Amino acid sequence: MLQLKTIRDEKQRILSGLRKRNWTSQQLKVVDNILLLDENRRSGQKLLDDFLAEQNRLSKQIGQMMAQGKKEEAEALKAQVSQLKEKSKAQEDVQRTTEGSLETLLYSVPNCPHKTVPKGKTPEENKVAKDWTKPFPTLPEDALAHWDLAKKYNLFDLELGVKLTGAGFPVYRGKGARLQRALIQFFLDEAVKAGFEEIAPPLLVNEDSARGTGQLPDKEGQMYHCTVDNLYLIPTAEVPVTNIVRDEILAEKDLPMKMTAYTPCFRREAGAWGAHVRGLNRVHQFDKVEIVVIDHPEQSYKTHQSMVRHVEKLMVKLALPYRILLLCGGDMGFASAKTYDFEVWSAAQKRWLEVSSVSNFETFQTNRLKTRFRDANGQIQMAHSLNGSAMALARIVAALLENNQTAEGINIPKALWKYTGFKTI
RNA sequence: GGAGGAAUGGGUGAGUGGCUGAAACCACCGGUUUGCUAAACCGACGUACGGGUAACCCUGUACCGCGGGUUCGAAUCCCGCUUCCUCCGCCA
Repeated sequence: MLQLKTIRDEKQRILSGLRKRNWTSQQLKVVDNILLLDENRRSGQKLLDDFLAEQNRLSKQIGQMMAQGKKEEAEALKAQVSQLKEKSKAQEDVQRTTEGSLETLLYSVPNCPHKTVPKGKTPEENKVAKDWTKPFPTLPEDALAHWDLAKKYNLFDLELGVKLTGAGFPVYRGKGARLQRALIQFFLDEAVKAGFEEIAPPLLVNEDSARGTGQLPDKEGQMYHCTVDNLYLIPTAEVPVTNIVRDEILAEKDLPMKMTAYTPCFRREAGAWGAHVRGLNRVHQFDKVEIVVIDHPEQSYKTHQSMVRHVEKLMVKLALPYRILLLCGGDMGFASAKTYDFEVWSAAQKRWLEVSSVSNFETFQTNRLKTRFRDANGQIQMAHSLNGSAMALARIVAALLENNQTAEGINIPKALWKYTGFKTI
């Protein structure tokens, strides 16, 4: 959620940012509506506060009169207060309505893209920030896609997952299961080495947390919901980890707060099925190591770059062909101000697979979360939040298997040997 | 799951209807003193949304787990919920 104050003070910047997201002039009117409602809210607040102030004043007087035994005068005042009370109750309702509509409108506005975000409407217009210049791995004629490799080497079983749960819940077996565990361990170790605190969060969150990071109310259908207890299965570790700082005022010296967490992620992906979703490309449950940073506004873009470099290092260590995209305004997530996507070349499928997304949300999340910090002058400011996958397992596994297949078996990248305990599959 | 108790500011904890946004102590911050540290003393010390102003500052309102209610007036009384603690039961 954008800060009201930002919309008030920097209307033009917000408008041009929204245009970058291809908002029509019709859509842009919402900004003026917000400002108008804000005016109403403020004047209504004043009105209400004045009523209440008068009530408080009179009530105190009544107390004094009672103490002095002036009972009749007190009774007269009581009647006056009762009248005021009706007025303030009515005004309270008006105010509640205004604030409600204002909030609804605010929720509907996406984050304002950073000035370095390119214009564009479709994924084709994303800017390649770093391309893969070396040749792609050349595979044998009879190269298999990862779902066929999985069968050949007994690495994971999707049909078995259907029996146990349903489509999109793979059962990893043998070396496939071990490879999963190795990757998790590897990613976590790398993150900890890079200074991230390891967090093992709950996998179910309450409504407040889901609201805090914006899964609610917008993406309700994306999450698995345990209605009996009103808890949600996390779609990403971002949700519990970022909510650690919900309603907190941090000290400036606590920033940056760098956290990492491995969790399974659960996504209903309702309606997202179609082509390109075979094998591990899209599943309901997958493993991911996430990195989250809460940072000083002046530092967050530097941090953003360093997170990108961190993910890049993982790619290099895993010897995977990758490219980095700077997403254009039209392809960026709702909450993000700037996003880099990492894609890995899947040699057998001959296509790029998205494996990581590193975003700076600026104050969009923290505004809703109420995550602030006290700066050097003792002023309270909104902190910035950032996160990225480092990384999402299922698709990395797909690429690893496909790219490293040989007639003799599948080669495991050297960086993983100490975790897998084997060098080939 | 059953029975009882509790929830107050960063922490401990007082407060059972008006003078309480909230004592006291601790922590934190600023200052005095000091060779340095420590101690002692003095002072400041919540958040949000408004108004006077653009800022310092002044001021209004709301907030004592959450939501309702009683009352002219609620941290204080009543109802519901949540969480925590103790005991019992169950259990990885």
